[in-house]
Amino acid sequence: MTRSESRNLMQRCREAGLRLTGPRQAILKVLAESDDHPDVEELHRRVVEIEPGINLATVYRTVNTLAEHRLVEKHSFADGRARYEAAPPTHHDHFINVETGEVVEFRSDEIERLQQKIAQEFGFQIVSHRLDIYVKPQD
Amino acid sequence: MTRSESRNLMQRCREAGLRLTGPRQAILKVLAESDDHPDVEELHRRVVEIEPGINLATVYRTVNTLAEHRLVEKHSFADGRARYEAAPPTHHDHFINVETGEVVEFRSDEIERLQQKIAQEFGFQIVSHRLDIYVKPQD
DNA sequence: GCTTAGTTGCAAGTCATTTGCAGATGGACA
DNA sequence: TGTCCATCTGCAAATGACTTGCAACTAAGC
Repeated sequence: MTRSESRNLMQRCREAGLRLTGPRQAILKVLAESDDHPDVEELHRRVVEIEPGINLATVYRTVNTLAEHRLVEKHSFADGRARYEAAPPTHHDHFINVETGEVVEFRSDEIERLQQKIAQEFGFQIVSHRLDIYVKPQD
Repeated sequence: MTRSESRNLMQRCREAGLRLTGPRQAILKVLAESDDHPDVEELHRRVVEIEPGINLATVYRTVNTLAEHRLVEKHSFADGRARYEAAPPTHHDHFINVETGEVVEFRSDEIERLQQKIAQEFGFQIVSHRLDIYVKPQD
């Protein structure tokens, strides 16, 4: 993510009525600059590098608040802890490389469309979804 | 699930080299007879009804062992605890009704095929996947 | 500048799940 | 049918991710 997207995050934060405190700015900066999917400990590590003394609990609280306001997305892959990314402008799904833990984003309009169609057949409307595909390199 | 599927579970358990102890039989029976997606506490509740005195830790250990041997499937939906079902003969995905918590199974060969295709384009082969669609009733 | 509701640090608390250990028990084999 | 021992189990204590109570702090509207 670029600096402009960081500004955008701060902007949206303010619009959501959230106070832009020191810790919060540091956390937003880290989120904006991360293009991976860090967990809370990792976020905290990166945040403390920018601005020491920020508590882990603060990162937990902030990331929850941001998720409530849809400024970040929370993922839970198969490793037991939650991972975060700045809310992407357009929805995508994830490949998780089981050998390396690496996460790769992808998007398929075709799959999205099929989901809609099937949900409809069941009499449901989709609130949200997650598609995680655990993969390994081709032999 | 029917009685014959319970027998099948015991059969497969034995083939996997697992000992068919009392507690384990009770747990297998409950799993075979459940057609929902109970969490460990709920499994434990049902197991204790058949055979009192079985410890919660035993249920945890047993479902883990069964999952390792692919005799049950472990799901983690958005409610914080793991839920289990006897390994289905054929893979399916889940609708989760966000208003009731109810889980409905579905399957789309078309989606499965698309996943294969996309993974291939990325140079991956699929190890497993999960597609959870959070839904509500149509307005 | 003053005020105050939103934030924070810290430490203690939850809650699902795991684990150490000593005693029990399937089931292979004699 | 009895013996043996690796696998299991119950119990209680530990873990690990995450949350929360509380008193002190601070952004931002006035």
